[in-house]
Amino acid sequence: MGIDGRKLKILQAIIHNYITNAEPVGSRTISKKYDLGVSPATIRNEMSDLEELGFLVQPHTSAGRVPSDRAYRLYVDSLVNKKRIKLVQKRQIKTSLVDGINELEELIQNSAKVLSKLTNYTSLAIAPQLIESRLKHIQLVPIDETKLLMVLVTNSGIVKNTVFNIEKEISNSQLNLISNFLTKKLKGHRIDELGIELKKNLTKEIFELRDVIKDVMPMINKSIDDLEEIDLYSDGVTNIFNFPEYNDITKAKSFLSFLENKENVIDMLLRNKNQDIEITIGKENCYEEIKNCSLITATYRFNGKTIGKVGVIGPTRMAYAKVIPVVKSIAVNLNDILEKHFEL
Amino acid sequence: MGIDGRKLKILQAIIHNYITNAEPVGSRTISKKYDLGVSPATIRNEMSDLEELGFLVQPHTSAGRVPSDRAYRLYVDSLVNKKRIKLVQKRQIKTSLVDGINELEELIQNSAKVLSKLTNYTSLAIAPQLIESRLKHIQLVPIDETKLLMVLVTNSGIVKNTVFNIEKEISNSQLNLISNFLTKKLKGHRIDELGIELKKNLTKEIFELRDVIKDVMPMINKSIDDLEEIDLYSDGVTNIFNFPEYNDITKAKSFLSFLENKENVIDMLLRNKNQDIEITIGKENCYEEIKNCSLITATYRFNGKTIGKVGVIGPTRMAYAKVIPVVKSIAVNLNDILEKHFEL
DNA sequence: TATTAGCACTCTTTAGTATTGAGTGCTAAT
DNA sequence: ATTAGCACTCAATACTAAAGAGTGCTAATA
Repeated sequence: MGIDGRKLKILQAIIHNYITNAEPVGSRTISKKYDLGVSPATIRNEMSDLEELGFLVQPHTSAGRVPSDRAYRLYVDSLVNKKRIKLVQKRQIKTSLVDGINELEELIQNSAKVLSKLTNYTSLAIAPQLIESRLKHIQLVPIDETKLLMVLVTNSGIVKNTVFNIEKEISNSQLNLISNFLTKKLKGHRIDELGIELKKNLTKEIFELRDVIKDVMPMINKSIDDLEEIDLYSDGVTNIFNFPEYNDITKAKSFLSFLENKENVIDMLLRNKNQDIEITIGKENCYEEIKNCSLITATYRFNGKTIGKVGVIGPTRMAYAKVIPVVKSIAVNLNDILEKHFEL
Repeated sequence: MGIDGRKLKILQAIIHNYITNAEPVGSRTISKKYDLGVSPATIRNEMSDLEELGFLVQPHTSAGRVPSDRAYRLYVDSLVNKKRIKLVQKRQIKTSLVDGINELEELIQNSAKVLSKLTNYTSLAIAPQLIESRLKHIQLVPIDETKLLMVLVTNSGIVKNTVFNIEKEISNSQLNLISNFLTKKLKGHRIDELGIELKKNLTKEIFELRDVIKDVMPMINKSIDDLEEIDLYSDGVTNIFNFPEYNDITKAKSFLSFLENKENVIDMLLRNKNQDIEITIGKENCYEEIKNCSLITATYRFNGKTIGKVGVIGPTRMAYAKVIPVVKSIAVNLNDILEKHFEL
């Protein structure tokens, strides 16, 4: 028993109906609302088949049927490359993303905001990771007698501060000298190789500077460790309450607690790195707390390299057809903006 | 009819019982559990009086009684200066606050974490506002041909970055010159007066620098505006689900939505600036969404000036006696840490 | 052979009713 | 002034009946 055209149409109708109404769908409803030209009885037979094939689930004998994760998967796969975004939304995204935004982190945070506004789901975004990007400028700034601020600027326009302690005060002019020296030597190198590079260069340098740099070096290494910390933004977290499947307080709590745990969320977002857009449905998710959720993520890139993710999370009964193009569009726009504004 | 010693004792017993059990308290319960040496009937009479006086409320005729906001107020006022913190907790706070913390913002964020961990309520903290602090160092760092990073370091050790656009490229050495010039001229001035100060000084300076500084000036002003944005941290947001009063999904949603609105939360925290510790009970709160919540906040200071707030929010039925000393202690420790580590 | 009308059957949902029990307020006795 | 006793109130709980949505099967139909 395969899944012929009619079965597919019925399945799609059921999915559509369930996504909009959140209630099990019966044969009569399909027959009346969707013009398939067959009687409820026929649809019933087909539905029975679809259940046997694993695409539908019955909450109980006398209820209608509900799409399974597998049904959503089929539905989504048939959808991914088709849907285009509404022109209005497209324009809206383009203008609202950069509206009043100057810094990269703000841009990402704002992306999350726009995403949740447009979709009415909870949105997530991780800020550019700079581990793969290259150093552009390094500057040491005095804070007080025992504290130094190191500012790193990367080629992707990301700025990172690290404060660290020093043993003896270093004069302003000396700091500038060191800054210039470090910038000259380390510019263009990958952030995660700065430590090695620094060691390599150090041996050849004049004593005067060498002494001071020796003090600073372990700090630079520590600072680089700090860089690996990933910033996570979310928005529209309370949107989850809009969905009847989360009227159950324990479910809502479980979902929100999961989101509160930054590490898990980041891990979830980074699990697959390669696809432009990825959709994880229900049990496909690795974390128990969100096995009744779907996740739609897109990657944004810079110079062809993945540097971050944006996405939307909500019940498996998600408005995929509406959300997918929005997420896609946000990512595309982010790529454009990064290209234009953050490297010339 | 006043509120004599016995009435007070009964009221306290009721409050205590209600705080721990979250259920209306009856006369029999008080008579049995609290050794007041009187019969339930007597207690009933007293309770009736206490209700008339506005300290108790009856959900319905055949239920026990529940403390009113006014009762909590009385209770809290009698409490504030008495309760001492447990030694264990005190030590715990002291060590855990600075554990692995280098930057000021981390410190505040961590304070929120410790606070929610110790109290099991939702904690809030606002990071030091630097509007009142004074400039220590200013440094311009190149990002690319059209972008400049301005780093401000204040006397309270706060670092603030602002990225802005420039029209024509400025050389590295020129940037250092400008940075030095700006630092020299503006050091020690209040952050919110930098703009005026800059204007004053500018007229007297040599032409060469003046030209470039003119370009930079509007940016500095803009950057200063940015400084006024207040960072808010929260932790243990989902703790609210631990309280039966938030089993109602609409109440939980209302609470969480309120917390999602950063501006309102900040406004709430900043409403009273002067007290060391402040407790706002139920309807005393200005925002509708939290009129059944209590808020306990403390101020932390630096050089005698209020620079931030930490606090806890939860149902009016809050474990005041437990929470107040913890909040207090966190603030005291913050003061100490700031004193020690961020200015010598 | 595929479709469909008809109908019995299942199981949740809703409404209605009775019962229970916690707690009060009043009265009369101490 | 205190308290035992008791009638009364009202939410919470349990139980029952009825309604309704939807299915699956059978037999009739095109």
